[in-house]
Amino acid sequence: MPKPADATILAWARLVRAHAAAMGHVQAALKAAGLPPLEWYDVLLELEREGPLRPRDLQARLLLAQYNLSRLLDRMAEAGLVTRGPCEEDGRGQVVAISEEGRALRRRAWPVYSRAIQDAVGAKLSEAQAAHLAELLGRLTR
Amino acid sequence: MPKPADATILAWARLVRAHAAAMGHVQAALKAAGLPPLEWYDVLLELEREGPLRPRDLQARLLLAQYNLSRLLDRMAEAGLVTRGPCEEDGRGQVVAISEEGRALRRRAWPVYSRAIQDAVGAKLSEAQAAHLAELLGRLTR
DNA sequence: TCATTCTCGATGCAGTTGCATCGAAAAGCC
DNA sequence: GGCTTTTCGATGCAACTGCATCGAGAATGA
Repeated sequence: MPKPADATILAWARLVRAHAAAMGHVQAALKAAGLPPLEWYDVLLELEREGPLRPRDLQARLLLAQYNLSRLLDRMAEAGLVTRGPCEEDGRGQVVAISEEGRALRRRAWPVYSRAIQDAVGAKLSEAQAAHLAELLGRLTR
Repeated sequence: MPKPADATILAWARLVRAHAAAMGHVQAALKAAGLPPLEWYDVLLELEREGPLRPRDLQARLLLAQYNLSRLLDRMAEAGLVTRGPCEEDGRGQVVAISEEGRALRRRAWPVYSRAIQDAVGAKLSEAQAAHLAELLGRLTR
């Protein structure tokens, strides 16, 4: 069935638009607070939750391109937010861990970030609507 | 109310993820067909629907940054897809119009694009769900 | 074991984006 | 009218991304 229904096309268009609007708001809020971009936060959160990880695992979890992540980790390591160590069971690989500064930055960023999410999403929907939206969006990655 | 509800945060996270997945699929499909990226299509469609427009109107409609659009139009003009003309009622401005090649490219791109939308969105949802999703997403930009 | 193939992460290079700012024209104000 | 402020679109420069490819190590398989 190659022809998408009108509702499908509308959903796509609004997905793009809603994402652009919400993401723009969030990134602007982070920048206004002197914080690094969202992907830095994502990396820090993932490392904090899951413990030290190898780049390829981060890559898979965060849907980042390999070369992109490689250089992102360069910048974050240079900023002292993560550390790279050798990988025991694979000589090619490495293990990336969050540093204490990394944890501190993530904690500092969360109020700004959560506030922006509230403005961009929470304020526009009832809680039930948000839950329903999450449910429908979840189907798109399954 | 600065604290977002859990449902809000989940909706945000899934919005980001669903967008990344769907957009990735669509852009990959366009590239695989030798077509230019999605924003080119958006510009062409907007110009086809609305007729010649000034850059700042395109900017507002497509949520593009000003400098970004300026250079995008450079590339598209160089590729012969749009033409820039002087603006009658504003000496600073210009009027951008789609060319015949531009129309042809848009027509050629649509089957690939719509197919990708169907794969990324339509195939994952019933029509009613798609309509509901569109409705909820629409609230985020209002 | 040794050769082939595959995976991991880095990197040179070209293209794109973001930021700040510019020049020109318009709009607002006295 | 003259002056200031605002808007429009372009652009220099630095940062980032995408692509192709590389080197090193691991896995496969005879």
